[in-house]
Amino acid sequence: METISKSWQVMAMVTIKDVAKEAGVGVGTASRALTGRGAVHPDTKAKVDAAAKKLGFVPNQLARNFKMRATMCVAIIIPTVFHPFFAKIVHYCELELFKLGYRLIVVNSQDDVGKETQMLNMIRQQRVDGIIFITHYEHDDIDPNLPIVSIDRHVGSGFPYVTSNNYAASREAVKSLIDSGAKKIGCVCGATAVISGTRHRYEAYTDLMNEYGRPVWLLKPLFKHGQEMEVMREYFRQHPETDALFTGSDMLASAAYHVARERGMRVPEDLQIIGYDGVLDAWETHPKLTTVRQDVPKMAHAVVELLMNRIHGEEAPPRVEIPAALVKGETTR
Amino acid sequence: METISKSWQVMAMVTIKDVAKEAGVGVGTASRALTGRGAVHPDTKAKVDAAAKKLGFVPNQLARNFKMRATMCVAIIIPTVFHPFFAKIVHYCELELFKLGYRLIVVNSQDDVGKETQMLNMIRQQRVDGIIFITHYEHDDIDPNLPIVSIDRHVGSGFPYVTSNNYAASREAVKSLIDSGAKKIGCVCGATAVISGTRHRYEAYTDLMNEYGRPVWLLKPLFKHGQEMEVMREYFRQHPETDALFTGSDMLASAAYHVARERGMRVPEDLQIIGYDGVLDAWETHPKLTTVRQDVPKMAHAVVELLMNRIHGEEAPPRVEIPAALVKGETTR
DNA sequence: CTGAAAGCGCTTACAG
DNA sequence: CTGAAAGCGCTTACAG
Repeated sequence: METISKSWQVMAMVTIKDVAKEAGVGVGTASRALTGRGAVHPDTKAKVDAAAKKLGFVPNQLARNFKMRATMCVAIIIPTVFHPFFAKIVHYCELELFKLGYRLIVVNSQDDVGKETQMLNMIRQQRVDGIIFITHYEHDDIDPNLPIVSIDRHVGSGFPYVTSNNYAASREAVKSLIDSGAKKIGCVCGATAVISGTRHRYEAYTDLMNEYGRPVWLLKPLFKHGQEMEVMREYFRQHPETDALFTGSDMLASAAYHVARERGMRVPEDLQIIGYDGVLDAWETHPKLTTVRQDVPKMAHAVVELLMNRIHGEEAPPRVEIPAALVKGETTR
Repeated sequence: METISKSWQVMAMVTIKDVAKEAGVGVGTASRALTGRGAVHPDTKAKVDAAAKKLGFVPNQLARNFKMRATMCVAIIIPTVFHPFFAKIVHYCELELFKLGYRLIVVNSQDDVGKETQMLNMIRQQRVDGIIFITHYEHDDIDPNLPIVSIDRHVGSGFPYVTSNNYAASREAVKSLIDSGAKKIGCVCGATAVISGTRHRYEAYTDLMNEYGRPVWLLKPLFKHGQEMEVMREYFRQHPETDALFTGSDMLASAAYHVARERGMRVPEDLQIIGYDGVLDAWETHPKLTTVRQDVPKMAHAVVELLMNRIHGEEAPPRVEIPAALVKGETTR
């Protein structure tokens, strides 16, 4: 570690000791008065507060953190924040956490399992109070006592997680395609190494196809953000006669729209598309995607609540489900 | 502050004192050996390292932070991370910072000047080592010694910032519209309260219109993310005969496309559109926008470098310009 | 309700 | 090159 300029540490050099002296009390009393923990006579508190104000006292959070063994920081590990779904998650988690006095540290794992492990370690050394961990991989070597929670994809050792009603919502989506008269329905859904709620999306599709005696045209590619177009091109190479498509994410759906155009297919006339997530609408993209919209604000609220339970050692449900709903856009009839 | 479970603090209860004892040296020596600062005999270092490994020693970062008066954390204040431009900035800043051993705390100000101030204070109390502050507002009460840097919009008191060549790039964009034969060229560009580089975007437009003796159809609305459609509807209410439009952001450009469709205009036949930022391409949106693409990875690199200069008290340029370039898409002829 | 004291786990002059 | 000691700024039992 190099020497660093202590620009704003310098200006805050008035300590609780100074406040105590100014107020004519002991540091312990000053501390109790300032933090509000422990009984203090109102008059004393008033004196201390006045002294603190007069001196412009700013408590040294670093000392507090050290003493209290807490940082009031939570980290979120995601593949990348430059993805609308994760950006939305991060946005709402940050809001929730801020209300509770916590800061959110964002870490992009770039969907790399090695980096995830490395980051998990770095973050633990930094002693954040909790972690929201969103991964596509298996991590069964993580201490199950750690205050970790997840969204959608549940990490190995059974950490609590928040998810949407993937199966039911996906079923509704695919059913709507059937009802619209679509004959050749396909599905593209990212594969995940972990047992993830997202698998229920294609399972709903598969079940429904079987129930209706339709062929199952399912592609479950392992891909990273940015490769959606290639994935969809591959799908259409396999099943060019598809007339309706259900995808595991809006990004895939959007790519499907583009590939359809490349192939001269009209949407929704020749090809209907339904995505999942419901995060592109805020970006004024075209066409308005028909999609299964997850309630990200509620999910963020729930995941933060779950994390707080773990941090404070309270009982927490292993799983919270937030309903998602099909939203009609311009890519279906 | 409530009691918190100390789940992973507990497991890391082996301190440097234990390591020193195990290695048969003083704590000071152990510290020097472990951190690599200060001379230590190779043999001693080996002993200490072995002891640390044997005991599974994990240095307590909180104690270090406290002692060193540094957190190895940088905060970024942005209107919202749920916006492609800011998300991209955050993504690349985080990557750069991570390489340097820093973590990035993300704070959404929601474009609220009051919240920005509040957050600035909270963040300072948390004693982050530096701040990347992106705002639309004036904050002239900030201590100029603080390690703050900015992107595009330079905050009040003359903090260093990174920007693109707004004027030249915008000029090129508008010029290309003129050259394409467009007759009625308009411009919509978000207003900002601060002296911001973004103003050069519409200034380039205005200058060019004047040079060519064209009318200036400029709208500079004050709006927040999510209101782009209303903004564009208002513009077209004022200038329905527009046949080419330059906007200050991709989000506005995208909204322009939608409003054009509402009005039955074909793009690019009836209306050409050029945006700014170049961040939507990664999202597979349609149509591929013609836009002035900023080099966000380079900008992030530069802004982090600028910040490190400030943190380490080194000389830093007041301003770094990263070239942006017009990228042809499907919304121009 | 209050003060004096101990201690959190490190790093860093300071002598040797 | 090394050890003993001081100290970073708080909080929290512990006696009063």
